[in-house]
Amino acid sequence: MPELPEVEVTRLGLLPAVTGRRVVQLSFSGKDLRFPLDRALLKRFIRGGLIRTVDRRGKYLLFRMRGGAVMVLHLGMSGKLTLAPPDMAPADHDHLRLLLDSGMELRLNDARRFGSVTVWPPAAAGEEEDRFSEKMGVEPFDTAFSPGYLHHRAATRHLPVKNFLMDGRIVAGIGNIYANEILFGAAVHPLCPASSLSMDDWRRIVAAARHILAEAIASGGSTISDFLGTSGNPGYFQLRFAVYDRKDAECRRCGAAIVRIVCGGRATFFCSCCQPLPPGLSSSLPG
DNA sequence: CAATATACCTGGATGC
DNA sequence: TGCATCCAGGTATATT
Repeated sequence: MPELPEVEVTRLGLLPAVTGRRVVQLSFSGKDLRFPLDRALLKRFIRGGLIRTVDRRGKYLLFRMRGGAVMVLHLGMSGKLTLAPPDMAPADHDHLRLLLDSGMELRLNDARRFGSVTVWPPAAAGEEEDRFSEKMGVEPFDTAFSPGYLHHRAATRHLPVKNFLMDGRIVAGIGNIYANEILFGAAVHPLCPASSLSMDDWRRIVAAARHILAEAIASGGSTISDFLGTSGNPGYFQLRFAVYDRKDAECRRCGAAIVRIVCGGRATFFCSCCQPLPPGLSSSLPG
């Protein structure tokens, strides 16, 4: 379930195993992901190349090669990266495998194939990355993710604040789970029109987002050392969600029952006591 | 420009 | 047991 924390935990777990390693061989399942895999570019610029480091932008992982090429990987809904010994038979849905000079093989497993892998050739990587980054929202841990920025961007947006937070062009990396959790942490009802929030609301949202995402990363971090080698589970299951997937359970703060609604077509959870709708909205919205 | 709908694909859970 | 149905992390694109 890769949102920003899961992608970051994956990156942190991967880093010691791939930095400075050379990609000595590529293997393909034969199936494409969300977009066709560009095998020609992968063979030309990734095979034989040396992985300098791995960065993250939103939910994307950027494998930066010596020489300037970048392999841009997105895990989609079901994608997982694991390291396996090459003599272990590939699992179902292992669509791309990179054999490293360490002897280990990096495997992208993605049952639903909503993930993607693209390559920026060295000569175009700078320009490609500019274009890529410009259309993407700010990073939650960047100072640009501020109450003023959100208030400004939301001024003309009347959609529910939850959908606004999940818009990757506004802020990168927040998906359905963490949008729910952040709004609970900020005591903001998910259906509030984005344009209706006060600066103080945005202040609480910024603080809650940073706090919850950092906690999630730290919680995944506790099992970083073995999640790649064994189950593939990055450890986020240990998170104690406050509202997500807790319909009818007791709110940890006030004891009221957590409510589930559908908002923007996605399951949405909140505490009707801790996250009240502003007066005047309750009559116009479904309960 | 903003909002909504839809498409992509598979597997697990649930219901009959 | 089998089969149909619904639901799930995300995002690019098309349509109102």
